[in-house]
Amino acid sequence: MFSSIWALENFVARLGALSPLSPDDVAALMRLPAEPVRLRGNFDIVSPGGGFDHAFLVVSGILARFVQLRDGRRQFTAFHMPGDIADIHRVATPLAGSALQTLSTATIVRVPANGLKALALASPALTRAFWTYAAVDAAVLSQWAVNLGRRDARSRMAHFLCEIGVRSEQSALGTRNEFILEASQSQIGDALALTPVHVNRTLKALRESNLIAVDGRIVRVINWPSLAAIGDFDPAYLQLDERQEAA
Amino acid sequence: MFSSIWALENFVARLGALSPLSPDDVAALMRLPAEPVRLRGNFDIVSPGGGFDHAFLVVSGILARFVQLRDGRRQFTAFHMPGDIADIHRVATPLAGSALQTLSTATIVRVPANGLKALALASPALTRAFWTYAAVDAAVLSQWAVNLGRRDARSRMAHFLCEIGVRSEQSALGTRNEFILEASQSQIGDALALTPVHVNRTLKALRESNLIAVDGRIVRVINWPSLAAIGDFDPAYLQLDERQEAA
DNA sequence: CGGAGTATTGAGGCGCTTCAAAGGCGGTGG
DNA sequence: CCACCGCCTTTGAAGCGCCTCAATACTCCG
Repeated sequence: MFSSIWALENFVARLGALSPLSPDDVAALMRLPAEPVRLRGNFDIVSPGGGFDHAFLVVSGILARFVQLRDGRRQFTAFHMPGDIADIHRVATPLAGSALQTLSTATIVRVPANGLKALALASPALTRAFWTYAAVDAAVLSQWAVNLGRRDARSRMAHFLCEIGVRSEQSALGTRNEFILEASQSQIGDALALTPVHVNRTLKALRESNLIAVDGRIVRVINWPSLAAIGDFDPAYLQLDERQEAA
Repeated sequence: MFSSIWALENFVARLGALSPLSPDDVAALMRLPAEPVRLRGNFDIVSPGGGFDHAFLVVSGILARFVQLRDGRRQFTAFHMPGDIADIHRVATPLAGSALQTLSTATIVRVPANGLKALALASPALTRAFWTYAAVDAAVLSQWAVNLGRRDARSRMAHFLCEIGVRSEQSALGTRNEFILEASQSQIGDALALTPVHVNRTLKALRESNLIAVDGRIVRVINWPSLAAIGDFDPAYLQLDERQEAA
């Protein structure tokens, strides 16, 4: 786990689950460059406003997509976890991507947008798969917006933890009941639009309600049904493979 | 204006500005069905959770994409204005669209997803244009999330009004300094995650600061630079045609 | 052992919500 | 034609959730 080959295989598997791929498509994807790069935490891979003609395969750690306000505060708009490709939109529109930073130390593979575009042009099935992948990304973003707009801190945190849990499970990084969240409370605050102080209090409340247990970066969900109910969490938007959902 | 032909031409023009189209592509798009349907306000075109194999071209009025919570509250995640196509994601993933409602009375054209998909498969340029269109939609959603998460009511409202103004101008529905916003204060609240009461107070404050004037559904921006500054508004994310931006 | 980032906890303040009520406006039917 | 009804807008008052400011402790790492 956490090799660039694993990450690529994981990505391809998820792509295939979203939209059928031929063996040729899979083979073409596996020929993508796979030179891993290690980055320190809180590193801006793509600065706000900076164009960049690469997409990024996450091998380990978490990449956060963000928008920065003039006063320097950041709002994270997505978390990209191992096995995800960040900013696949750039295949269609190289200039208009979001800014991107690491949370903790991370390993990534830089994939030239041209390479992906060439693949997409060569295979309609791949085009469709990329597009669907981007559509799921947009669906996650919708939920993120709902979370920010309509839920209080407790519910917002619960929904967030449920999402990370299910996505970790989806990529075989853990289970929804026990997973690693490589983010500081301050970074969680940038995702949920809460101050670090209130993130701390909210987590404490969830712990004291016996819903979760936190041990360093390991999150254990003690009562999944309750947590999901509090977060009003319905995993449908993640477009899980039915086989996974049955389990 | 406000004929289905106008709406389709407007959509095609914007698509072409995002990504070059051949005359054949344009001709193919213009052959799409254009049977307009009139709908009353607050009508759910696509219910939450409901699949639907159509996209919707807006001819008049506004369509709001939304997510509904269990308790019935809604969060709007996008406004689709005349000349927009709502839910173009369905071309790639028919099952996973968002719910969609009208704000006030609206006229739309239902476009079968299959028809769009057939066009996309026949022309790589169109595929790319659709995808780019969807990417802009996602960029708008990012800003929406930032708005909900990081700005107070005054700033949030200012950003919202700036976005609607620029998009109205983009589709020749008005100018950024004077445009029609076909939404009640309650609906604006569902977009900004504010109560109707606070929407009212916030608008009042903007009026009393001599930033805007409201006359029925007509919004006049008296001091655009100040409003944009308060809303921290930078139109770059809307991917305007450079010619428009120069003006 | 020192230092920086992170976690934790307390106290006070503000922005938005909730609850409540009245007035305006357009549409419909007697 | 106008009276009525529903929806929207507007305003007031009180409460609460989250922020801000502040201080202390913890942990990792050089």
